[in-house]
Amino acid sequence: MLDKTTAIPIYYQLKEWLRGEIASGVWKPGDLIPSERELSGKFGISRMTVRQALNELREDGLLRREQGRGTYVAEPKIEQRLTRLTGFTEDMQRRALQSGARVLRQMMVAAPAPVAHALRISQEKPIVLLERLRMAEHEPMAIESSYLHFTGMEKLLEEDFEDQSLYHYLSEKYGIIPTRAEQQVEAVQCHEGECKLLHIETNAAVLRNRRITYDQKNKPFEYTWSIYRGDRYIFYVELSLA
Amino acid sequence: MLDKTTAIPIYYQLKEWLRGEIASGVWKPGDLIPSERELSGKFGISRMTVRQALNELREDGLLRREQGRGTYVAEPKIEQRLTRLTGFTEDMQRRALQSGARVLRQMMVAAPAPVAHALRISQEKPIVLLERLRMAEHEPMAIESSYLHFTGMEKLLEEDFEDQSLYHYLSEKYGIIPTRAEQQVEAVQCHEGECKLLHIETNAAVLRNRRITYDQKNKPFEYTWSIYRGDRYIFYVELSLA
DNA sequence: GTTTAAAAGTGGTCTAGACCTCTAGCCCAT
DNA sequence: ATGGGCTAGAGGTCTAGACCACTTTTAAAC
Repeated sequence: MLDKTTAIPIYYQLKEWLRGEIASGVWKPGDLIPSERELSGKFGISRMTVRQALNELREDGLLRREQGRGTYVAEPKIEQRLTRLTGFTEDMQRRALQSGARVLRQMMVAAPAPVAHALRISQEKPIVLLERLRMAEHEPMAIESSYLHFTGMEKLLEEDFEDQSLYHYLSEKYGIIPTRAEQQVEAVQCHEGECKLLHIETNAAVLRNRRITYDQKNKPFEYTWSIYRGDRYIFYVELSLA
Repeated sequence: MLDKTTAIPIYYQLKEWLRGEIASGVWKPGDLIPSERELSGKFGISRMTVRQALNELREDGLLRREQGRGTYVAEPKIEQRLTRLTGFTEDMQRRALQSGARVLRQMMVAAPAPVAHALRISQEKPIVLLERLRMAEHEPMAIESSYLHFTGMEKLLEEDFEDQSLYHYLSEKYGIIPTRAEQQVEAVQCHEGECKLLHIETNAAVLRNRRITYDQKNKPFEYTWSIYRGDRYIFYVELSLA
């Protein structure tokens, strides 16, 4: 089940295997899973390696560990009702605004370190960069820089993304369904070049986002930086007691 | 500096020592701290033990690690997780920071129109306004203006909210459990008065939030405006396919 | 049977190595 | 000057042990 010859770390392979066992219902919430020493023996790997996998899954909220007792599958967080994952196009549709785009860059580039790390690929590996100026009602709204990595990504270079939703295209042509994303949002002053593109004053306040998007198999395929005009865009989020 | 005879784990002692060095300014944000092997030698402990301390501090947001380069003190940006409904106090505790508040206003006011609408009460009706300057490690972080409406709200005026969590108080004394919230986030330039209070430059970028909070019966009881320093805060949110 | 003590099993901490990838600086050949 | 390769040093992964704190089970003593 684990492949020691690949470049994928063993602890990561074990994490994915454990995730699968939980997701497929082999182990249900509250169940006791095999002990560190059992897993260590079963897969022929060191206990410390098993611990790294188990501890990271605990951080992710999938496991609960108790000294002397064992490791249990955690109760699922009642954290549903999360904010909906949408791309720019769908986001604008929900706001009843006409969306569009001007492609600024569409090329292969070497993956910058943080991107490579997030997408779990080796650094400097060539990936697709799609940079677009996003428009709402023909007025610039945001700058989106998406780094994409998946098999067949080269074909993205030949496609026209001025009028096309990236997420829609990915699900149609590649079966890649944006399923989950982790996003950071901060307020910064925009730089000169960005301001010009967005038609706002230099140093105006903008929302800067960083998003890592995962497909239906929980594989990260997109890393996106985006800059939204502070005077035109409000980010909406719904919170609930976990 | 580390005591191997006590029951306190070595990695934990090292964490506390590193926290101290950062807090006292020996190492400043962006500084390179000693390598794992240096720390391992300096304290006469194993490298794996050092790694446990460093990795946990990275999780806490105090360090940033780069393969091949080294370990750096992270920029003092506090990541506020919008994945669960939490208040300022709880967020600070997660990062082991001392939180506090200075009450700016604590009075009855006529409900402004948007507030009255959101809380589903008639306009101009008197409600409680609690305005606080929120502090982390004695440094101003945010301005929070909460409009509160529920039966018995008048007693809030007699309470001391300099050291007390509002959400905690509401659930303890009134059985009002913040269960759900709708929040809007935008980037704006701060106004003069706000900048002074927050100790930042005029027109600096800040995160402005509007939050409507509902209790366990889905009754809106709080409408909050808040301004978070853009240089010290970043919001984290998880998105998922409905 | 009940109580108590030992044993077995769990996760938590720790060691002293090993090899890997990646970065940066240095030096040499072009 | 510029590019390329080497190398030292950084963090990342992994091993095969060890002992500890704690819980559960078992077995012995009453």
